[in-house]
Amino acid sequence: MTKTYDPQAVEQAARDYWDEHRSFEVDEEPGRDKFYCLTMFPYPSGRLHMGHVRVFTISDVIARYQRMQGRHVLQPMGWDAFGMPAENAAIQRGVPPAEWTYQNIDYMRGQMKRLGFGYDWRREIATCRPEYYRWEQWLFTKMFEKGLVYRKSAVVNWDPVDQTVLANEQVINGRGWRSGALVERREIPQWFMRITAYADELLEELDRLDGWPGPVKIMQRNWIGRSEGVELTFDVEGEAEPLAVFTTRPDTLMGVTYMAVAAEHPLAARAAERDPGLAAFLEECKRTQAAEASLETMEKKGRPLGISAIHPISGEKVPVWVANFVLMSYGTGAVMAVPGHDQRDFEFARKHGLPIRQVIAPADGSEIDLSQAAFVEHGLLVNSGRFDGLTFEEAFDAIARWLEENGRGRRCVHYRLRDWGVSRQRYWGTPIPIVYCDACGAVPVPEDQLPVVLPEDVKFTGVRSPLKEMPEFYETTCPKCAAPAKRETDTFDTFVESSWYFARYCCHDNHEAMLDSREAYWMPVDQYTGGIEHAILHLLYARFWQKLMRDFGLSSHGEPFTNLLTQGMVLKDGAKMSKAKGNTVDPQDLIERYGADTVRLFMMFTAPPEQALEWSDEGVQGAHRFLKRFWNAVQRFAEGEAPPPLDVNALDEAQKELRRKTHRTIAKVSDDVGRRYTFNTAVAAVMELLNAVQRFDDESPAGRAVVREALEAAVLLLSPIVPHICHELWHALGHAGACVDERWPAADEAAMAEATIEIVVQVNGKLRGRIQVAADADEEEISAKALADANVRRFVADRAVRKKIVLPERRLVNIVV
RNA sequence: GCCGGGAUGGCGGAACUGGUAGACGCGCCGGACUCAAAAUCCGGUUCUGGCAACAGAGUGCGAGUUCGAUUCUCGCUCCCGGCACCA
Repeated sequence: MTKTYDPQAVEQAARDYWDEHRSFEVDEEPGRDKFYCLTMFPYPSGRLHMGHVRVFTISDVIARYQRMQGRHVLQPMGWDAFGMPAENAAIQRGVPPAEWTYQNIDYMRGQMKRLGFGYDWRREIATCRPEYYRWEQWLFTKMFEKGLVYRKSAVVNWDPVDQTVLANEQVINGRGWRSGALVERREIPQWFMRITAYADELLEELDRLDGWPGPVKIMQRNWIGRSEGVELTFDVEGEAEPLAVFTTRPDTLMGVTYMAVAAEHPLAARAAERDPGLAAFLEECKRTQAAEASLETMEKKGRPLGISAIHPISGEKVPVWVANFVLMSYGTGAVMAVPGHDQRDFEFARKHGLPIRQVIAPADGSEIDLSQAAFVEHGLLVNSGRFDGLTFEEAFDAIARWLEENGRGRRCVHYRLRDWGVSRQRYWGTPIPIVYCDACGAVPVPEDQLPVVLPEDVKFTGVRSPLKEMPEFYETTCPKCAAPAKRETDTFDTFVESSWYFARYCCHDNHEAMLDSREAYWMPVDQYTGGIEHAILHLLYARFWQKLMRDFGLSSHGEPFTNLLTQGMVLKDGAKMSKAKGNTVDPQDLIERYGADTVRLFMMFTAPPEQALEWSDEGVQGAHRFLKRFWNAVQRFAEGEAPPPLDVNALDEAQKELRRKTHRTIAKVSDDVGRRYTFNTAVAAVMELLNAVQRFDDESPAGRAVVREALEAAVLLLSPIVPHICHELWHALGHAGACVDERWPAADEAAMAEATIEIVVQVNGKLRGRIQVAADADEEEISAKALADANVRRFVADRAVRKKIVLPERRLVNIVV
């Protein structure tokens, strides 16, 4: 009687073996080809969800495949442990954030172990531990000394009822999610990291990141948004300070018919002092969310300030307006408006009856109609006095030179990228290591007083951070003058922790330094896998911190991730599966019912990794059914007599055919797993091989030897995806060693060769017949045989053959009549 | 609004470099086994017509390039991700 497949027992045994043999614990072995395989670490939200299972499985498959290639593989795991959900749990249920987080970590770690991921658990990191975050506090103080961090005011969402700052996510239709109050934009002082100092390097190095997906690089490039232009000033009547603007289109300067400033611009504030209607408008502008998407999609509104600016070249007076779509945080907070050649300026001008002037004409001499839309392309200058007739480049140069010579402007480069605001007015995060002293100002906490430890035993009395009500935390003395002083009670953006954890895994137990020589061995990460939703922010901040660590002499690497795989979302009912949306499927039920291998196989088989995966409960059973068939096929074979060694020179046609299938499968799966990362087609190929084995009915010694080769290949090829069952089946096939320590099989070219090939014959591009020819047949022979096919003859009939396309390597003939 | 991605049978998907559309799996239909059911095994399954051979149509919509387009170009529609305080 064949042993039935019992996934719980099989998986327990495999796990016990790996634990006992410390199969995934690795130390540095200089000279060995290392492979650092990493997954974006999870937020400990409570339980694993399907998105986690998907990304961890993808990474584990790659790690196990690389191990079978003979590489020294490091795969660590940890916890992005700070964040808002822990505070929400504290507010709702009274459980302290630290306790909630540590409980979640314990539970999720157990789930991960149950799924059989090959992690070196000795290196586990939780970012909420002082021994982790002390080093980012330390680097922040070093950055302070170098002027790479600074404090300035910036806009936040303010809930006037709860008296607290809200995340964009917590603003629903312009109202606070708990209070329901209309949210206001408010400016508060915050700490910034000078990422713009690295803008050019972050941009240029994208070109050398060959292992990154093209779309991610394009998104980062657009996010950084380097643009060359001119910064120039317009004098303003009755104002001492001129109004500065930036433009990438100085060639359109003579077409300026008005100016627009942001609602927060000082010029607007001064004008509002004289104009109560305007003051009310500025108030109205404040009552919107700080998110850029909401600013960009809201109705474009504006009001005249009642003052004029003086055009620097023509001396003409142009009105100054305030407009809700001008961003104070981008550029100078003011723009020159050229409605003839900018679509947004055009629409604003039409709405408010402002003049539209053409100063650019198409280079091909065609007419344009400025009553319908702006003409935004480059062209030749018109109505621009001495600049008439110049091209874009000539005009850019001439006007920039005029402005520079007359002290009215200069050429410069602007970035869309803004410095990184890292202050959060929340409790559950890394304390920002700053002390405020009345005499000395903002003073960084000295190294010997680090870490600034976040108190973990706290009570939430409301939505505000408990730190703000804890004098025992914030009351301190100035590190410089010893006078009474106050600690910063804001914490870091949690993106700070995730910007360097990958380096810390290499040396997590070093309490004397942030990084050490082990970082040099393992970094950079060879394969980084994570959600596409991190394409910009996390991946850009991590690249920035790697460069910081390099410039502070902590690392010799400038880029953290050599190859990047961005896996698609796991969707349910068309929406991203997330705890926030409450549409998660708990993997735990499936693991308990079918085992980890079924869940892993299902995730890998259902969609290629980069595509979104729409969840469906169906199909899991299919994966389980396949594993049962796989198990039974190997067990039944193992019950029979052991075949003799394979003699490849003494096989009949059917045996050769199965061998051909075996080696073609090895070749395909090697390419799918090793190069293409299309695990779904790799699984399909092994399924085909097993279907061929089941159809193969040959109990002769040679037949059984060919079957053994096919089954051994199937076990090895599937072992990265379903490692537990393969661990057991490898033993069943008579091997004493463990499958995890085996090498990846090699395809035998000779076994793949075939004597005849099938060629499809088209007439006028439509398939009309199939012919069998010798593998080495020449074009003439193929062509003659194609024309001889009965159905092909029917379609060619008596019509003249105009062209014959014969492509033996593509196995195709096309006859054009 | 801006940036990036996607759309193929009843469903998930395959077709890698412009060359056989629908591999593999799910579901469904039929059969075997069974007193019966479940499980398992075998066969069929894009649509339309035809007993069949075969023919016609077909990859979100509309054009174009080509002997040949799911694949390339242009113009749309809808969906997904990101937009700097969700992680």
